[in-house]
Amino acid sequence: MKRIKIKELLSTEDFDREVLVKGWVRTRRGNKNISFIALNDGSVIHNIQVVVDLAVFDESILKLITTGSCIAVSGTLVKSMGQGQTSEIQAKEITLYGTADAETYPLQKKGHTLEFLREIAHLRPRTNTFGAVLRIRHALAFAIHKYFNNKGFVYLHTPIITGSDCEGAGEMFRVSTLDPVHPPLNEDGKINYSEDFFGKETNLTVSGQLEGELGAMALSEIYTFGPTFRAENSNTPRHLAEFWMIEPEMAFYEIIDNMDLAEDFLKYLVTYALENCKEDLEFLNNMYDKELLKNLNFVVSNKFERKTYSEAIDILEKSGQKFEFPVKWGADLQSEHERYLVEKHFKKPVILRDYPKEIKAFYMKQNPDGKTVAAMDILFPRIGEIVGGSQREENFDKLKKRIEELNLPQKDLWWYLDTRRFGTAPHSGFGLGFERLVLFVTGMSNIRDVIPFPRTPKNAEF
RNA sequence: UCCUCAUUAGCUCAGUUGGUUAGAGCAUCUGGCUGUUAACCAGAGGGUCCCUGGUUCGAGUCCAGGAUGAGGAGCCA
Repeated sequence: MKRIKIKELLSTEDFDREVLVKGWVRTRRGNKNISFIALNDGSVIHNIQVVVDLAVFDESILKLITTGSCIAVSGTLVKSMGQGQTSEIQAKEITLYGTADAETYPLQKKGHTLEFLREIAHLRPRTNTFGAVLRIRHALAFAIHKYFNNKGFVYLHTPIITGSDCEGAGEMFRVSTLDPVHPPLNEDGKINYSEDFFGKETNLTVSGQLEGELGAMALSEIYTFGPTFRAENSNTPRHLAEFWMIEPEMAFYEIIDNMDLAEDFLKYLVTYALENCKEDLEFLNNMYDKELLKNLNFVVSNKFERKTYSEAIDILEKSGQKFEFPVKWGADLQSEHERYLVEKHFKKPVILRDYPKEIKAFYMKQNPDGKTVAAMDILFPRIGEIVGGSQREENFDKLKKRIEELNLPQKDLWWYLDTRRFGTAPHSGFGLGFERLVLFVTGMSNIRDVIPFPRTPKNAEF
């Protein structure tokens, strides 16, 4: 007999037939005549109830069917005789694949704190919460590919090991095969990277954008979706040392096209989750954030507010709010400023653009005013900055001048500058932090709970 | 990295002004119960009070240092 997933069994009314299910036991209860097993196989948040008649089964095997054990059950799918579920399986045969010692198995029937579950990240996918989060995470990843594929974007695999340290997005993790105790040294006592594996200093990528631009200047529209690494000592519920990022890059898109795409993209993804992860979202709504579904529906049905950085500064200055950090044109917006704009003033997602060039990256398109660049950030309630992007500077001379002003290592960027030298074009792109999206959609409050195995400072377990 | 808070049974927590043998709920184990719904009822076992040092007749409790975790800030996605 072929195994049927619990998701399929729970959605059928084709009763009184023989079925085979396999999964992990959530709880078992009953008396000496009858026993009820709640079985889950991860295909859906709900369990199927297996009914065991103790006149047919030996008590010794039943004793081994404890919370966490893995079994296969064949029996008859019937309309449930009890309240609380519509169908159940009358067991005829049970195979015990793996026991789980009740004394030492860490997961109980009762609720655990998220902090405790982080310590047992190898087992937490077996909980309702992480089952729901991981299914939603999968659905969003799938929807990202679907969205871009529908629009004719090409999925470009940018390198994970990078030789340029000018991506400008924070501290990097070094990649090296040199002897860490006695590395080869130059005459000046510094490490001689010419003897390293790649013959130069290399790191894990902090962004695929620069390579993404190379793809866009040939394929028109590309996107990347891969792991990203930041060696920042960030200890917050919104930061990971290893996270996944989506970076579309589009030739012939100007800043407003870029904003339109990002807004449409985010709404598509949230809509996809609402339509395809209904039961998981309902569970999270009930258990963690009673406003979750309301907030998700609000985001997809309202236009994002669009303002320039200067207008935002004006609003903040006139707000009469007391801020810990002063509001000043030219300074980057602080968390408290962003939160005020999104949560108090506009009460909806906000797209800000045209930031002072001093606080943004070298590659952003310089505006005619000489003071700002065509950058855009999307700010979400609770999450803060979920998207950061810009139109790129396509003018060779302006870009070169900016690189010189900022003292960036021009010789490492020769290939990047070549795109402006040969057949340059206006183009734009943005980056979306995948875990921040999952955080928003699931209503979870710590980013370590929306990735299976989080990497944070001092933690690379599992 | 900075600020704040926390760390007591497998889990979640209580523990009075420093005072005898450190408690509860759940989990586990044993027994009971004719269809249960985080089943229920009864009983039992279970402790390096995070670590190191100090103050004191006496420290889970006070002090110092450290570790780990959480929240806020910075950095950023």
